Amino acid sequence: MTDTSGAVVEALPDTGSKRRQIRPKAERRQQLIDATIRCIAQHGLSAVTMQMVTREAGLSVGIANLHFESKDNLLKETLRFVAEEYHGGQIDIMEGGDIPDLGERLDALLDFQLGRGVTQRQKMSVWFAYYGEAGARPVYQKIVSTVDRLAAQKLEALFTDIIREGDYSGVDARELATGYSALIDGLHLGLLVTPRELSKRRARAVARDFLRRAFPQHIH
Amino acid sequence: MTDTSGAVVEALPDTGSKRRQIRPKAERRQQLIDATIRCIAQHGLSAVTMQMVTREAGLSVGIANLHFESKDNLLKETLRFVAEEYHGGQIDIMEGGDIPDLGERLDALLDFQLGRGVTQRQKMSVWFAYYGEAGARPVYQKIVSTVDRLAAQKLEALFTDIIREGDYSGVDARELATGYSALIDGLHLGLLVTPRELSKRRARAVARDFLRRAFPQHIH
DNA sequence: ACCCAGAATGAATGAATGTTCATTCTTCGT
DNA sequence: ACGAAGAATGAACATTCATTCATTCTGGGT
Repeated sequence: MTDTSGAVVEALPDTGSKRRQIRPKAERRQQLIDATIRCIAQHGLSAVTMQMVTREAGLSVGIANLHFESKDNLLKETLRFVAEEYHGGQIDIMEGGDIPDLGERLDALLDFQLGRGVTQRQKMSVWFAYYGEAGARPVYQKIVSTVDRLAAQKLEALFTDIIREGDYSGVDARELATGYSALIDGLHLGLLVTPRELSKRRARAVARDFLRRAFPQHIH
Repeated sequence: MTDTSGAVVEALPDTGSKRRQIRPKAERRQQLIDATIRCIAQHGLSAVTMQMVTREAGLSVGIANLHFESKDNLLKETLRFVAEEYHGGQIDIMEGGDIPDLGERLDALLDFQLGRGVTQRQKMSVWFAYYGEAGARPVYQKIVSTVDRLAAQKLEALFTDIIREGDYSGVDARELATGYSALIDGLHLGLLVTPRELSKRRARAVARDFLRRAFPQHIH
């Protein structure tokens, strides 16, 4: 970090630091995955090239094949990272020992799903870029399915608890969980494709409305 | 159609008819668009090539640039076709002078959105393939936004009528319409990416549940 | 029966991309 | 201070793809 090479005047801390640096494998992998995410968001999955990614990461082209075997693999690992980050975050909240009140836990979940971190255009773009290819690529389906199934189970469990606590009748936790997940996905899509028609604020209001109609005592 | 050239024994009606045929421009365009849809569904948008599309259409490579100027344009026109087909079908139903009962009209809409025609994997794949690129390609955003906005208005109008007829209180038509659209989009996504977890039957049940909770008198 | 406008073809072209690997450079243990 | 292990580089290569266009072919009009 302390670049005291003092040979040339280096005003820019990030760009053009020509000095070759050796870093551990894990760090380089993450660096490349992050660059891939930015590239997909900016140029679209089908336009991403290895040269583009490595340049974005400030590295040479050869390094991608050193740490990942191929472009295919880099893309696969990037999807895995995004999927685990998103679903992992959800699961942490839903298991949430740190938020005992169930209504508050629902709120926290909604905040996470439609809050700043997730609805950044970058992440959404990546998410749907892969969805778009999932129909033709079983590998992508598998990666998403795996993490998705676990999150769905946790959500169903949370809803079951809420239904029991609120003594709601005529409500099926599983069906409601499926609906809520689909709603959130659809809102993400709307935020990505038609941001003019759907603001983040309105998306949150819509999702909150769905929950309020199902669990009126828990969402005020 | 009546191929009485009788030179060779032509058992196959579709494949390998080597005889060059001249057809009007509009017909060739549609033929190419249909082939493009099949290719995107089977191989994914990023893997589609001109050779692939023209071979699927049973035509030569040069013809794509004769009727469309470029690959970009072919893809753009394909999206326009799919978007107009989907949203046009919806709008026809929602305007629906042929179905006077509002509850039945809702049912018809749901049938169309999650019925056989739309949820064919082919169409869904194409749909989301473009959504995936929309973040990076304003042209796609524009095409989808245009038809989407009109459909959203019609849906809001339908909901407004239903709210008035059923005298439902505390329900905002616009918010509900946004939610319903997002829910349908999300269910399509689920059907495409995790067909194992979400059957078509269950998707319909979930959507119907959403409507029933909002308009109990209209959906039984 | 003949002709020609223009529809259709597909080999050729040039640009772009993924992958390789011989070489250079950094770091760390001794 | 030194040397070796291996991280990093980027020019070179083979492949693939979109696009072009000279040529061939078709069908309707005369």
